[in-house]
Amino acid sequence: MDVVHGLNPQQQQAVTAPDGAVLVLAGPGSGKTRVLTHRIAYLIQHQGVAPWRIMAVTFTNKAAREMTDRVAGLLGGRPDGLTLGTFHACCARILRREAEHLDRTSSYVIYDTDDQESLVRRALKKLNLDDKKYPPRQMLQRIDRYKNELIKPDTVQPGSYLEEIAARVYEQYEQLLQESNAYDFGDLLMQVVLLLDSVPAVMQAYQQRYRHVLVDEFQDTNTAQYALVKRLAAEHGNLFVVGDEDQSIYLFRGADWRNVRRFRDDFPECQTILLEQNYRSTQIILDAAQAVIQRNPHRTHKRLFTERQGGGQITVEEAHNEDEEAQMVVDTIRRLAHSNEARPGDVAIMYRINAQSRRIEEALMRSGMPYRLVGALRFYGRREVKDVIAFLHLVQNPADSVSLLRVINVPSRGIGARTIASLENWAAALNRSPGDALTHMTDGSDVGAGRFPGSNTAHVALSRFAALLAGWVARSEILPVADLMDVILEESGYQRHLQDGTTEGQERWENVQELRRVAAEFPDLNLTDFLEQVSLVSDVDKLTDEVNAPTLLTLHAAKGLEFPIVFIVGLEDGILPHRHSWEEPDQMWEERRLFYVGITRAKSRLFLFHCFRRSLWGSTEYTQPSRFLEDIPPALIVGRSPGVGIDRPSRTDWSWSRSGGVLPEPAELSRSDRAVQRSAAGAIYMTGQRVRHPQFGEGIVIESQPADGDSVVTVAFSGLGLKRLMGSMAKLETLPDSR
DNA sequence: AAGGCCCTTCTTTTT
DNA sequence: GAAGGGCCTT
Repeated sequence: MDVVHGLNPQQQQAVTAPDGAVLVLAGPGSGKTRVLTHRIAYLIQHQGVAPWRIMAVTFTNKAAREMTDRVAGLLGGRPDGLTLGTFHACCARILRREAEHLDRTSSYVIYDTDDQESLVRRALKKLNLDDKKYPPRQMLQRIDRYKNELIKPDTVQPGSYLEEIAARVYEQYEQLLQESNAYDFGDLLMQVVLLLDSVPAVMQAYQQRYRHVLVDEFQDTNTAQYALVKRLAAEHGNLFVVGDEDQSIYLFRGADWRNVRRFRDDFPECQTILLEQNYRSTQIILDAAQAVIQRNPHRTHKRLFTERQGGGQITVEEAHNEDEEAQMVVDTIRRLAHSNEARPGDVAIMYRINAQSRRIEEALMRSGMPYRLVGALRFYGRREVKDVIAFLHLVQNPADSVSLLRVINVPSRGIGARTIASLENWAAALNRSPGDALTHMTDGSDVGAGRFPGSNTAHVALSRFAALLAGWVARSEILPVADLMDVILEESGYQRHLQDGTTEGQERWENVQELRRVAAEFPDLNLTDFLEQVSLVSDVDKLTDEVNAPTLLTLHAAKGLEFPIVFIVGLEDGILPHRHSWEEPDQMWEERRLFYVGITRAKSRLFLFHCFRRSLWGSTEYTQPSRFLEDIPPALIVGRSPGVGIDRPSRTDWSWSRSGGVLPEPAELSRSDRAVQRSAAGAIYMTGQRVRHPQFGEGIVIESQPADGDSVVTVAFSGLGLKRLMGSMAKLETLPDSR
C-alpha cells in the first residue's frame, strides 16, 4: 500500500518531510494520527529506516494502541522492534533495563497519586511537621512540580518559607521512595533524564539507536518530557512533533504549551506544517469553535475549514436546574433517536466535573436508557481494587512500604498503630525498610542484636503476617497471577472481610473479581508485567464502542475522541470556566481550551446547556451562563436561552431589562444582578488604588492593563504578595483612599 | 486495638 | 452530599 496516497498536500508534506526537526500544528480532526502513522510507515518503507531505530511516544495507552494497529495495517504486519508507547511506559522499560545504573532494582513498583500522598504524610510525620499547616496534597503538588521541572531536592531554590518546607519534605519523600524500591509517575520521566545525563555510555547508546523520534500531543509535554525527547534526538536531529496549542488542557499536570515555542527556538531551522483541513465537523461547529478559541492570546493562528458545509445550528438551552437539564438531555436524545437522526450510541454527554454526572445518570436510568460512564470513581481507584493490588505489589517487592502499611492490618489482625510504630523503629535501626525487616522475622535473622524490640503480642502478630507473606512470595514464582490472587484473597481473610453480607460488600467483591478476570485474561504476563500494566492504564483505555448507548465523560476524558452528537452541560460561570480558574489568566485560557476541545469533538450536532440555578455540594446558587457562550456568534445558534443567540439583547445590555417599579420575577432579578456583577469587565484601575477582594482581602493595585475585552489587574495583597486577576472575574471592590 | 462519630474537604487527572 | 481522616470512647 502506498503510504502517501489519499493524503492532502499538507499531510503529504508532513509525512514525507526530509530529515531534521519538524513541527506539525494540527487542528482538531485534521488527521493528526494519520500523519504520524503514515510518517512511521514512510520512514520504514521508503527511507529504509529499521523499525528498531524509531521511537514514537504518546500520552495515552489508547493512542499508542491505535497507532500500533494503524502502522501494522499500513505495513501489512507489525514492524519488529519499533518503540511505540506512552512516555511513561517507555521510560518504565528503560528504568528496568538499566537498573544496574540506578539505586532501585528492576522489580521496583510504581506509586500512583494515592500512594504518593500517603508517602508525603509519612515524610511529614518523620520531620515532625504539622499536616494541618502543610497539607499533604499541597506538598505533593509542589513535589510533582519539581519533578516535572527536573528539580532534585538539592537543587530546589526556595523562594518562600513554604517552599523551604516543601524542599525538606521532598528530600524525605525521596528517601522513603528509594527505601521502598519505588518510583512515582514523575520519576519515570525524571529518572530517565537524570540517568542519561549521568551515564554517558547509556546516553550514547540510546542516542545512536534512535535515528527518528516522533512525539504525539506535543502541546501536553512537560519540561521533563521535552528534555527527554530532545536528548534522545540529539545525535541524529530527527525530531518530529505533532500537536495543537489550542488543545493543551493539562496545565495542572505540568503540561506546558510553551514547549511549542521552545521547540521553534531550539530548532530555528525546523519545518512548520499547519494542518487546517478538518475532516470531522460541520462548518458551523468549526466556526463556533474558532470564535471561542480566538479570544486566547499567544497562539498560532490557524484557519480551520471543512468540506462539510451546512449542518444543523448549535442549540443553546437554559434549564431551570440540573434535574431539568438532565431531563432535557434525555428528551433530546429520545427525539433524535425517534426521528432517526441519531442512535443513542452516537451521543456523548460532556461535563466539567465528575460530580455533574450523577443527575444525568439518574435521568437516564429513570427513562430506562443504558449508558456508558467513563471515569467517575475510577475502577483502579476503588479501595478494594487498590487493596488487592497492594497485596500483589508487596509480594513482588516486599520493600514497598506504602503497600505494606496499607494492608498489614486489613482485615484486622491485631496490628495497630503501636505495633506498626515498633516495626518501623526496628526497621530504621536495622537500616532496612519495614517490609524487609518483616521478611527477616521468618528467616531466623530475628535474633541477637537484630531482635524485635516490641511486645510479645506484637511480635506474634507480625510473625504471623510475615509467614503469610513469605508463603505468597514463594508461590508467586510458580502460580499464574489470577491463581496467586485467589490464594491471597483466601489466606489473608480479605475475601471473608468483603463478603460481609451487605450489598456494598458484594459490589466490592465483584470489583475484585473483575480485577481477577483481567489477570486471567493475560495468563502469560508475569507478576511484574501485570502490575506495570495495571499501574499505567486508565479507564478511558477500556472504552469500546460496542454498545449502543450514550457516553458520559468529562471534557478532559473527551480529548482525542469524536461523536456525531455532543452535549455539553453545565455551561455556567463557576463550572465552565471553573471557579478555581478565576484568579489566574493562565488557567482561564485553559478553561477556554477545554471548551474548545469539547466543541470540536462534535461531528454533526452540538447541544449546549446551562442552568438558571444549580446546587453543588449541598447549597443552591443562582448562576450566570458561561462567559464563553457569549463568544459564539448568534447566527450559529438556535434555542431559548436568555441573553444568548438571536432576538435577545446582548448580555451586557441586561441592565435595561429591569422592570420599573414592579417587583421583578426571580429570573429578572438574577439578570439585573448579573449586570451588576459584570460591571467590572474590562475595568481599568488606577495604580495605587486600594481594593478589596472577597478572598484575598485588601490590597493595592500595581498595574492594570486591557486584555481583549477584559483586563488584567495586578494587585499586591498584604501577606500574599502579587496576584494577577481578571478584571471581570475578580469582583474587586474599590476602597476610598484612607489617610 | 477497634469501632463509631464528627469534621473537613471538595477541579480537571493521559500516566 | 459523600467520603475519608482524626479523635474519642469502649
